[in-house]
Amino acid sequence: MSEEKSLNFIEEIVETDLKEGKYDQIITRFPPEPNGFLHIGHASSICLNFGLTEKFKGYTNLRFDDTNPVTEDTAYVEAIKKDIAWLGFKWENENYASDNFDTLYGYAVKLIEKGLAYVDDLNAEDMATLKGTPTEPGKNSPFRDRSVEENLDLFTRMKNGEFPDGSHTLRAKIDMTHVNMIMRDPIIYRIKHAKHHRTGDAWCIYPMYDFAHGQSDAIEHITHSVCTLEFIPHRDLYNWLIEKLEIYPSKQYEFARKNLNYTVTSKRKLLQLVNEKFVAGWDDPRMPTISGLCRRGFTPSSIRNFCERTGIAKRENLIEYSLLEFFIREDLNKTSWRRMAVLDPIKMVITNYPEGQEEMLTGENNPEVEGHDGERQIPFSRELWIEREDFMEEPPKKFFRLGPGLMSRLKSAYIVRCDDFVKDAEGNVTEIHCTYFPESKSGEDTSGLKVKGTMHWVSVKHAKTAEVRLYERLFTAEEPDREEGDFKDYLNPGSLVVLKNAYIEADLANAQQQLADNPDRRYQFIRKGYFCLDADSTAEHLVFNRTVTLKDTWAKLVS
RNA sequence: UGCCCGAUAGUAUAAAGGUAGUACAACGGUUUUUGGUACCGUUUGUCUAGGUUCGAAUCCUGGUCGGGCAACCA
Repeated sequence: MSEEKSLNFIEEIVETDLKEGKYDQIITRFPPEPNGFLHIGHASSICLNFGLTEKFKGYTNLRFDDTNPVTEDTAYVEAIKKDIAWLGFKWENENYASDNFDTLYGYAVKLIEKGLAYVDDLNAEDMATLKGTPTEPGKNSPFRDRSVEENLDLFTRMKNGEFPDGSHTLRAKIDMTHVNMIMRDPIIYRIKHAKHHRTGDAWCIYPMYDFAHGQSDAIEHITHSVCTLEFIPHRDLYNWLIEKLEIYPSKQYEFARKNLNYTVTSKRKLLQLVNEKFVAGWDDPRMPTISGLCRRGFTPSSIRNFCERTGIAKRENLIEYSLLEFFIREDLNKTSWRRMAVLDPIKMVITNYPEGQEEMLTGENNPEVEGHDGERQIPFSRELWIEREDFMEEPPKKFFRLGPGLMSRLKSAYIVRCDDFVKDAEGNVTEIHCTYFPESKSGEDTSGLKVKGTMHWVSVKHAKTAEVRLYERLFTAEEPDREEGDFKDYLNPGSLVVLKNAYIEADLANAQQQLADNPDRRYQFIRKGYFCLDADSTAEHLVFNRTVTLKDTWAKLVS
């Protein structure tokens, strides 16, 4: 089992570092800000960071980058922890940037004492003006050359709450003409009279990302600090601060975030969809969030496989949703129980099957595995529900289902021939009449009949009603946030279709118990797709979510 | 008109100067009591122009295209 798998560029760096003896073990971290739910893009980062320390020697910390109290919340902390655990990863330590506020404050004082930071009284607008542009150098602030004593005094008073929000900032004293705008005296502390989700009212000044992230990395002795491409310009500052503060030299590496087509992965935009009620919540099954994918019926391994397969690189990308679908189908094909459900019903009457007669038929749970994962009993009778699309009044040549004179097999039951059909006043077909062949019973077929089609069905008398929710892509554009106008203009109005009266086979009435017995229980509604029981279900009212359809070459053929 | 990052089939990702490969998608076929699955096969690619070299996707130079950089966000 020694399959030679090529390493991605970050794994190569780690392998080289280890080989050269730079570290005894590596330490990575996953650093979410608790201001939203994790999405599929984060899954990639999680798999990378935890995967690195699984593959090589070391461990991974979970660290919440909670330096902006106005957007952060403990509820997000809990959701994030749940999602990472669900994906199957274990963090070594649960840390918070806010745990380091005292240390960080000390670092700031140290910088001031070295003459490398100053308190600025400029407002945001004036500061932006003096900052220059990517092509023009900036100009020094008139407050840039205050004495160490004055800076220390002012910074202390900032901390003590003597000033209102926005009146003062602490800036690193670097170079206002630097080509990298991040290095033009970046703000490292700002005043925010806001309650923090962990430190409460203890502070009214908070460090900026650049003065918290790298420092927290250093405190935790992170060896490889992996982030996304947009932080490349920040690396200069990251390294400058390590040097001036004389702290542990963590190294930052950047990779390209993963983008999925027909969706958005920006916490800001996802929050908008939630707040403005375009979706039912962060865990709406249409959301690309981990919790949304979970509720939709995706498995942790399908997501991990997806992340593994799409890899890590530095180029911009837009991954096709069909790849995610492939991995969930691959997984569920091997594990899901086969059941029958009729989503858009029409009645079939088997005219030569005695009225009042019933029989129990046997169906395997999963033909893909040895022993078929057991079996269940399926009641059969004279009247059945079948899928409306499985009957055509004037079928084309290659139609293998039912139409006048056509024969088809009812899955796990008998072969039937369509003899007649009934129409209502408007010309809609309301009932299909068939005859069945008693000697064609599944498993003991002696009829000698050969049919190309097999259909699913549910006995009218024994059918249970359920709600079935069908999901399609959330957006109609491949990259909604790059289109003209607002990304919400491209929401797919058909992303959720609710079928209130689908008919499910009798055994599915036990779905709640089956889920309690096995939290991974999923179903394949034969010929219709993979489904899972939704949390909205009650004993009287079952709700199923469609995770993904089956591949359908017939549908492709007719379209 | 600055600096930084990038460019390999439709998509994503390998090939560390030596046969351009893998997966998905697409297409065709075999099997099938799911028009599913499985299996077999086919199509499609190194942005461009030079240079170095016996040999370049890979190294060098110029260009083109795409992305990023001026939040008291992370």
